[in-house]
Amino acid sequence: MATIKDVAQKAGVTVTTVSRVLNNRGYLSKDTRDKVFQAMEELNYKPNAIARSLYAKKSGIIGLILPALRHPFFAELAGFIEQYANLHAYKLLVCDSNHDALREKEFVDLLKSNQIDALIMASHTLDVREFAGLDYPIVTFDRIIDGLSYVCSDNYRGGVLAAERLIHVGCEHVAHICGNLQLDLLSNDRTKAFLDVMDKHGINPIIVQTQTDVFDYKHYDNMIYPLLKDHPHLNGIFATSDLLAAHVLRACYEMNIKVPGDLRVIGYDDVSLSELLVPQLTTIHQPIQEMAEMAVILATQAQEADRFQQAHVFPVHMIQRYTC
Amino acid sequence: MATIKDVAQKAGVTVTTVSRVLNNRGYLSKDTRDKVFQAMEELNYKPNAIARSLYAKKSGIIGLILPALRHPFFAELAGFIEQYANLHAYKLLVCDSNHDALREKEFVDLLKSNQIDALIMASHTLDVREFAGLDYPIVTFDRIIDGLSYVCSDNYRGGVLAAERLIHVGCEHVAHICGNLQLDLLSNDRTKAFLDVMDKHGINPIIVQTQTDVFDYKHYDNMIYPLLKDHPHLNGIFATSDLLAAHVLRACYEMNIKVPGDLRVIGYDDVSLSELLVPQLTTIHQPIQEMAEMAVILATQAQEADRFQQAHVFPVHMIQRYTC
DNA sequence: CTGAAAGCGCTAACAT
DNA sequence: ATGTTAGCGCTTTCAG
Repeated sequence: MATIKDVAQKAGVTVTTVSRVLNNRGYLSKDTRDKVFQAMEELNYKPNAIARSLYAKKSGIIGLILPALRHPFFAELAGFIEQYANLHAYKLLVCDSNHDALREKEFVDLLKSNQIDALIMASHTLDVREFAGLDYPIVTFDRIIDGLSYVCSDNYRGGVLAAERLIHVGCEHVAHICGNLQLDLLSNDRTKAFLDVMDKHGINPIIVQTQTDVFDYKHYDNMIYPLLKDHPHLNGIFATSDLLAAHVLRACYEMNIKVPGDLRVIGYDDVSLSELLVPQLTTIHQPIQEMAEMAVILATQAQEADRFQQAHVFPVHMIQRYTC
Repeated sequence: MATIKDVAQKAGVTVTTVSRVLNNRGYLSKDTRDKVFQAMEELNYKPNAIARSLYAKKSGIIGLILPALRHPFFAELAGFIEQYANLHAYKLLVCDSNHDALREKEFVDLLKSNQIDALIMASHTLDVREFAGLDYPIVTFDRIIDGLSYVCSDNYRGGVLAAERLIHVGCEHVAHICGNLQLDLLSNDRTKAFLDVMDKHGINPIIVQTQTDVFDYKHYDNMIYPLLKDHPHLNGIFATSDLLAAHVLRACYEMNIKVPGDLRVIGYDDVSLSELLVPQLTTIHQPIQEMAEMAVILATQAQEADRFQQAHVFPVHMIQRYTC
């Protein structure tokens, strides 16, 4: 691997000069500049970003910790984050915690060790205290942590929209499927809102939560099939992710429950999967792309302390397709 | 950010000693060791991986370039690769080329600059020559490049299985939907095999290819709807990815074509999406997890040059669900 | 058992 | 317009 020294030697100058043409700083005669470029070319020289980082105390890397890359929401999110990170000349180090608090903690340490310039945190099994003493900007998805900016969709509004829609179309026997509510997540507001509205209408939904410690989507089925079986009169379901809703639709098909005829289903996220389902899923759209962009901007551009804005809440709206 | 110097100072020793306890090398008195640990604790010291990399000339980072994180196959692949990389104490730098040759090239340079220890290449719009002069191990997904190991599924066998199945169930009006065949990919063997078998049975499938320069999955629909509309007698389709097949199923539903009654559909990949579809997709299973593991092993463990093995082909089999 | 010093590849004062 | 030199944080000979 050619270093700056090799280039300098080959071009008959010192490393300073090479560094200068590399960074286009100071005065250079066209002649030396050309010589240096040619030497670089011949040696297929690429500056060592590690050495540069060491000096600059900036690695140009954003860390992203998420609970599961194979979850369509996080896959899309990661894709957009990568894209915007790149646009801002940052690289993305992706860590998949698999919902495991220990791995999450290890990743936080790992990323600190690796001198990342910012962390985007979308996995939240970890206790808040673990974030103390980290000296890079942290942006959080769907969770509030003191002193850190967060990005989320208007979860409460989303829950309201879903509830009102189900009520509007006359659902009375309603179930709600959500992630585990033990986790201190803003997405729990979807549930809260949903129950608030339902309560106002005298409806008391059945609530089913996923487990925190099961990493296999088969366990979705293990909760959904019994739910549908034990409650044949159910006529409305709000699931807090499109992936959950997809499992519901598939179960309905297999149990010969007609959607939306017998049962209305509403999801949340509006990932591209939702358009692929049969029937296409009615869902609450959250602007994943814009949220990803905001996360990168927050991570990337140091905010002046005096006008630090913690909350970055994005509007949601309902996408009415064919399941409700 | 505390450095090794700060720790040394606080513990009343030199940096050498701190380095020793850090790496657990040489003789240390229990006393100094304790003092050093305590100082580290108090300063919340984490060694600077950048500085270590600079010295060691190893970054501990594997680069992964893929065409689209939002494609379920690549999302799953990336998830598994991340997992195995982590198991081998490597970090993963993910680059999403979005099928763009220029970005791909930039990523190769970027990763070289960043001193990655190995590259896993799953995006292939790039010319082979661009890989010359890269001084880290490269392993390739689904493409053969001279001198580099590659990992793939037994694409030809997969195509045969799909064709035989369609023929077995009596399909005679057959279409084939695949990625763009201009790209020099091993997955083209799926097509080749499929056509070989069909030809043997005197069947001449309609072939539809995706475009290389369109990054939006809506364009899948733009090819699928016309196909189904213009060929109402079609009774069998082999799509070279589950995602493509999912689009077919959705289109069928909307055009009131019964699957598998009117039309049989077979996909390829066996991503978790395929189990979510309605009806659940019959598909060719490729062992994504094992392939990811192999890629990481190849990337990670330098092979002795004398018994370098280029091809790592994984067996496929058909998963018979409800679409064929 | 511990310290001094050199060096990994690069950048930036500070000369000249 | 170019060179000399110190230093980023860490590891490792080599001394003691």
